[in-house]
Amino acid sequence: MSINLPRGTQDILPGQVEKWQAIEGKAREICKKYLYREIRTPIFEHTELFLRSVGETTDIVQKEMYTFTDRGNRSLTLRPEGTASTVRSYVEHKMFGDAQQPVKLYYVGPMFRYERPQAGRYRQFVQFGIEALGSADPAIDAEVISLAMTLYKEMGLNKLKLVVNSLGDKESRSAHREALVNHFKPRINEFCSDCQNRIEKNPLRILDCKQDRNHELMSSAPAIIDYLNDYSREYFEKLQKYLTDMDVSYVVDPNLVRGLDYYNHTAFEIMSVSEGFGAITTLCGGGRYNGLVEEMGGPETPGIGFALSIERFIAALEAEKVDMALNESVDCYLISLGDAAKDYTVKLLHGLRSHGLKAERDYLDRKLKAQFKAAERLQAKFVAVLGDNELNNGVINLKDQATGEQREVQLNQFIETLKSLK
RNA sequence: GCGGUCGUGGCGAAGUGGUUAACGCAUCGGAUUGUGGUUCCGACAUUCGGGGGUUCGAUUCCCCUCGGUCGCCCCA
Repeated sequence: MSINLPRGTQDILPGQVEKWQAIEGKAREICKKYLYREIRTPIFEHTELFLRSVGETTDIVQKEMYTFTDRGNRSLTLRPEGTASTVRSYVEHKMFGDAQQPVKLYYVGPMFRYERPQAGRYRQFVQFGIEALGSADPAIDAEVISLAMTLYKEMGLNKLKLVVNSLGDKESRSAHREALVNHFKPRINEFCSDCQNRIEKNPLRILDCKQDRNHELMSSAPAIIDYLNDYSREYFEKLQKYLTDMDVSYVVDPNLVRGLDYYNHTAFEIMSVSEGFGAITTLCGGGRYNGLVEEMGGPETPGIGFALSIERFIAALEAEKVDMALNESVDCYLISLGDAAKDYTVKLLHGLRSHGLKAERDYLDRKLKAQFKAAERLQAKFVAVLGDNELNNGVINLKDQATGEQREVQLNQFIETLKSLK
């Protein structure tokens, strides 16, 4: 039995990889404009890093980490997300002391989570993410959100929904949580088993439950907005004003929760509302994580960022049938007849390529007819036929594939002629 | 971790308890000597994910296993 790829992973083959390159290229281009600079961190880290930043009680830590012990008996983990590593690096290299503040970073790379694969979910997936560290101005929250929206829009996506919420600071958050528990706990046995689990882990999620949505306790449940202190409320209002000023449309969803422990204040999610998209519609998730830098041993530093998956990005592009116009056509295909001519195409082909032309020839010793078929398959604009006769006369037959017109060109003028026609 | 569904040549896809496993696409060769995209002819799975069982006999029936896919939890 042959070996196949591990569950939840995928090979990205030619034909598909161009889409990845287009998205990553656009992401880099936009980051350049917004002055975010790339950071590359290791693909694995000490397990402790994720335990402390992501949170011990989260699903990621409890059941999704790829953890292993190395030969030095260290516990290491393939990174399940990018923020922890970025913040670790920020602290380790004392970027809080950099001249340029805030520190604005981006990353692109594979992340790993041990989950059952399904549409839009993989065990190895690629995230593009940004982090802005050192500013607690809601304007930077707005910038981070708008960068993600700009990337999607510039790639051609339109059916998007931006959802924002404020989780408040640590105090408002835990006060709200307590209120939720008090609200639901006495009658939690009337709820589904998932909700009975949620009451302990993340009571906010009960509000999102599909099964219990009509329960009478739902509408009377305490809302986070009523638990925000003045600072948190004003911060959230300012963010909304800035989004409006930038013509970024959004909806406030008081039930929006982020899965990781480190989030506070701004939380947001960008979803695809394209019909026929899979069950998982979240394309991008992000939020503010004031306090995380301190947690990692740095000075008190505010931060905000997002992460988006390239896999889901491509799925959204495909759902909206965005034509990515991947041009693969070839300038010239060299066809040869006879051994001497075939030998000569080695030199000729090299010459074409040295002059910047996209060119190809046959390597399978195929018949004339098959060589023409190959040329067509490659969408060659021109086909040049070189037989031993032409070679002896110092000429070559140049055929325009679109018109079918054919002409004889002096061999020593061939490349120049082709360049002028191209 | 739980559930639905599927697993036949490079791809798509029929099929049946029994001597040669349809068909389409793609590929390769040919239809008078060196010109493609149309047409015609020919070639192309000792084999039906893997293992075990039932049977005179299984690709087709049963069990296990692996994998794809979709959904739940949760998330990007």
